[in-house]
Amino acid sequence: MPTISDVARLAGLSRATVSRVINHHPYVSEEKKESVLKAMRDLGYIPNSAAQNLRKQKTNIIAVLVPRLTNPFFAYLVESLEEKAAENGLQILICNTKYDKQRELDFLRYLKSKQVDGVIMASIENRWDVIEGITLSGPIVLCNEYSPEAKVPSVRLNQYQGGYMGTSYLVKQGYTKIGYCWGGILSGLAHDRYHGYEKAMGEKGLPINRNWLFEKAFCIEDGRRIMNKIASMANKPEALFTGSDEVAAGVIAEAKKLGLRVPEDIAVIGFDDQSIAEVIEPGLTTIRQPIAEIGAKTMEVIINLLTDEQIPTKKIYELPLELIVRESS
Amino acid sequence: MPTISDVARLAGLSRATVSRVINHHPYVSEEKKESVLKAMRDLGYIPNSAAQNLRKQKTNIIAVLVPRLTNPFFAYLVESLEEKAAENGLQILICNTKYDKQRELDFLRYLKSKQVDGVIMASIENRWDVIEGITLSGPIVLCNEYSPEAKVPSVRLNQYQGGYMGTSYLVKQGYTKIGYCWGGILSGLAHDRYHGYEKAMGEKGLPINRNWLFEKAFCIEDGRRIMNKIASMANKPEALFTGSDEVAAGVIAEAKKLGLRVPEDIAVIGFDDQSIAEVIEPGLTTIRQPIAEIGAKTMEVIINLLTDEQIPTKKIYELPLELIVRESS
DNA sequence: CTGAAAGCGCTAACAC
DNA sequence: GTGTTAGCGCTTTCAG
Repeated sequence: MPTISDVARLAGLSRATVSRVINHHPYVSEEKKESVLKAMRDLGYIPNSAAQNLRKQKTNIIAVLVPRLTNPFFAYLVESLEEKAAENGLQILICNTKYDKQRELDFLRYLKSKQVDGVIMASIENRWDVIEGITLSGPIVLCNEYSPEAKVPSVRLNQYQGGYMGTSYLVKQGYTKIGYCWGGILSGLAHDRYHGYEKAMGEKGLPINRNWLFEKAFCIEDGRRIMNKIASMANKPEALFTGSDEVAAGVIAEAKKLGLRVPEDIAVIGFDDQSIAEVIEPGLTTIRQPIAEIGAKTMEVIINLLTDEQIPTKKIYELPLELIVRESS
Repeated sequence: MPTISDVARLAGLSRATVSRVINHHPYVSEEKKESVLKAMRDLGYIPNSAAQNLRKQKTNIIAVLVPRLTNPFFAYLVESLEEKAAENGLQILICNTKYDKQRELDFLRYLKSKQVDGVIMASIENRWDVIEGITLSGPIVLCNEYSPEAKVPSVRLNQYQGGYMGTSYLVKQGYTKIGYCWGGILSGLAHDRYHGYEKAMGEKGLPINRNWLFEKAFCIEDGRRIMNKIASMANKPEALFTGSDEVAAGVIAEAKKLGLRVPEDIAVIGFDDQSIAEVIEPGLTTIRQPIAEIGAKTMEVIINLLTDEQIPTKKIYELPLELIVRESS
């Protein structure tokens, strides 16, 4: 593996000049530039990035923390972040936290060990006070996440609006007995969304039945479980705000298995507008999240932080959600 | 940000000793080890990984090339690779090629620039001769991919068996007019699978109708397109080997929209056994790929290559597929 | 415009 | 057991 010295020797120039060519510096004569380029080509030289990183004290890599890559929402988010990053000469390092506090902390250490220049947290498991110290090592931006105490920028969706919009729609369709599913994590997101649900219910004087609040609702299997629970109830909800297309899909699949009709026996509304939503029968009414937009905005924010080297402050960028009406409610 | 020298100074010892503690070397007295550990804690010291990488000439990072992260197959594959990697103190760097030759080449350069120690290719876009030269910079292992000329290990599924098994099942169910969908890439995978289909058809003397061979079948939308094409044919296939659960889901969704019954009017068999397969109505008969197993095996192979520093040679590890029968055929 | 030289932070011989 | 020293490969002053 050739080094910069090999190139310099072959080109009959100093390492400094070669370095200038590599880094597209001005003030290198066209002629010498050519001979450096030729030497590089002849040797098949590629700069050693560890050496560059060490010297420049930066890596041009941004860590992206996600809870699960197999969740399509995050897969699409990552793709959009990656695209924006590439446009700006940055690379992303995907970190799958698996909803694990310790793993999250381990990944955040990448910032301290200078393995990455910044971190985008699309998932937040630890309390902010334990994360806070790491802020000193580089910019952190929250993406689609929320922590009331966090002192960093956060790009997010208006979950309150989402909860409100979805629930209002169910109310408008004439449903009054409306259940609600959520993940059961301490995230601020879930909170906001729930408040939206509460607001929409309260506005019409509809009661919230504690038995119709289902937690730990993440995946298809959870949806099935919830549907079975509902089927066994004497007093059943007529409609369900599931908070996730996958949960909704599970509810619908299980309802059909039980011989129930959707939306006649149980109306369902999802969240995300994943591809599953339009394939399932009946089509899933859901709330679309503008994934590409949130990714682009997040990357823009962190890049500004990186280039201006300003200290990140709390600042919230909020994007709107959109209701997609299909047949499930 | 404190450096190893700061730690050494605070502990009243040399940098070498601190380094020994960091790297868990033997021959450090318990007492000094303690004081180093204390100094590290007090300073909040974390070793700079660029410096470590440069010095050790390795990064403990493996690049994983996938064509699309939003394809659940690859999302799950990545998770299983990551898990195995973590168990062995390695990290993975996910590289989303988007089926793009140039991007693939760019990522392969990470090996030459020493940004990664090895590469797992779960996607291969370029011809082998253009990739070959990179082999010299570190181990490359193919995962679920295939290139006849490749001179490196490859862990894959028996696609021939998959094509054969799926088609035979359709034949056994009494279908004789069986169509076939594929992605249309030059990959050896697709070839093998097609040969399995051919074999199963040929065995029973069933003809292959060229009009029933559909290419560019990747996603739900493609499935819808194909179903519409079929609907417009005078001589229609009765069953379809789709090569992908997503394509199958699109076919089924569109068939229902057209008022057709599955499997009575058109039987469908998928590939992957993704979660969509059990949620869709009717349940999708499909071929399960042992994703966790293929990931684990691949990681094992590359780790061996990394530790033994042997020159990688062509060697094929083949894992079996499994037929999952549901209602769509 | 170009080169000499210092040093980023760390590890590994080698001495003691 | 521990310290001294010489780089890993690169960029960036500073001179000229």
